[in-house]
Amino acid sequence: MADIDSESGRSTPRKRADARRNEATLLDAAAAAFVISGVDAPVRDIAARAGVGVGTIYRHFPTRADLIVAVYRHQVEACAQAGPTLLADSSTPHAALAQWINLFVDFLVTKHGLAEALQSDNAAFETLHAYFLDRLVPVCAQLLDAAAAAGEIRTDVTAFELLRGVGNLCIGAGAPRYDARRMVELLVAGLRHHRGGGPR
Amino acid sequence: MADIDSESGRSTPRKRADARRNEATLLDAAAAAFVISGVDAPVRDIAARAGVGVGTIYRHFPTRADLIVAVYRHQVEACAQAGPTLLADSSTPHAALAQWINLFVDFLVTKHGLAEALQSDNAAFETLHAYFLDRLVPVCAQLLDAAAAAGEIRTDVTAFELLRGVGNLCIGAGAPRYDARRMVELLVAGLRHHRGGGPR
DNA sequence: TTGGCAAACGGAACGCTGTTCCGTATCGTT
DNA sequence: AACGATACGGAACAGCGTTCCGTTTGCCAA
Repeated sequence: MADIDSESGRSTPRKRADARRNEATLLDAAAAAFVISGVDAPVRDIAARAGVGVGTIYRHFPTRADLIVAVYRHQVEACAQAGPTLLADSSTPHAALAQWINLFVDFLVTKHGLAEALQSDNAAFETLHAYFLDRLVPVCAQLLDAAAAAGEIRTDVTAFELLRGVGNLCIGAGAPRYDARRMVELLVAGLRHHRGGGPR
Repeated sequence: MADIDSESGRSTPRKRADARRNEATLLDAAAAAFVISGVDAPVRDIAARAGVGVGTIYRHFPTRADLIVAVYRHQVEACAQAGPTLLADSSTPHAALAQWINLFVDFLVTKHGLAEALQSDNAAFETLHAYFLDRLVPVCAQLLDAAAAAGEIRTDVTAFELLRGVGNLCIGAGAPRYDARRMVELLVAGLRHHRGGGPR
């Protein structure tokens, strides 16, 4: 068996044991707090839940975005990796795109406040923005290009724009009479070419 | 010449002169502050701009929603009243719907932070929610029904849902690479029946 | 014109946020 | 065991919305 240490790179000289323990505890506490109060859960709540001081949070996660990214990184990775798989397994690129967007929507609507945070222009969420975009835009672009190459959709919509639109539609999901999934379905439908076009 | 007093109803015994003056001043100040800082402009900023104390704001507008509604009431009314007009003047109900939604979008994207506030689940915005819904949902429903009766669109989308979706898409309008109008156009396009259905 | 009272005002004060900072405690090594 | 570096805790600060009450101001009646 190789090194126990998960940080096998040599650049960082390995953190103290209590630091690593606290980081893990904080991730759990934050995940729990996010479920209850959304991703805007007060810093003090998270700290109390983890049994640490607020300073410890800021030491490990300088901005709220860092904490959010750390909590959801695994799920975002899974979503990103599902893209190529879907493209290979689906009957048409457009079907793959629709399925992949469904995955993304399922992820978003179950994270209270995340969609809101994603569109926030608050500087504290810049990292969050960047991470989601870096990770998901290329995947979406690949699906979009494939569908465009197959002539299934219009070509004047960018992956960035589509993801942002989908993210926006997920804001407030869970409200009584609003079904974010249905609206996203409409948006994706609008992406298709209209057979026969509009009024002549 | 009739009564100078704009409040000709007898139910309210007519406010003091300074109170009416301050209310008008506050509306101007709030409108100006909203342009600069969005509808979340700090209460103290608005108060300072109007040259009054913060207490005066809360006396006239108990919640932020009351202030926002007061500032934008005229424009919302205009939008609501444009609905029937468009329906009468347009070639098809769907065209009228599209034009009306464009009006709504134009209004939203020029009010920094308003779309965000509209979807906020914060209790302070309940009145805002209620006002927009009361005023615009019936108008949208009329256009939607007309388009549905003409067989132009699918019938499983409610006016409430559509307005909410459009409002959501307007969040973050003004961001560099995101065109809210285009996304709304996509959504409205998705509303139409697909000629010929899916891939053969 | 003036007296008085209800209406309205101003801003200090409170509570809740995020964020910073430094004295103290702990870990790992020598 | 001792020491230095690392990490911790939480008090303290700043910015926000909101409340509250002593003071001022407008209005009307005498």
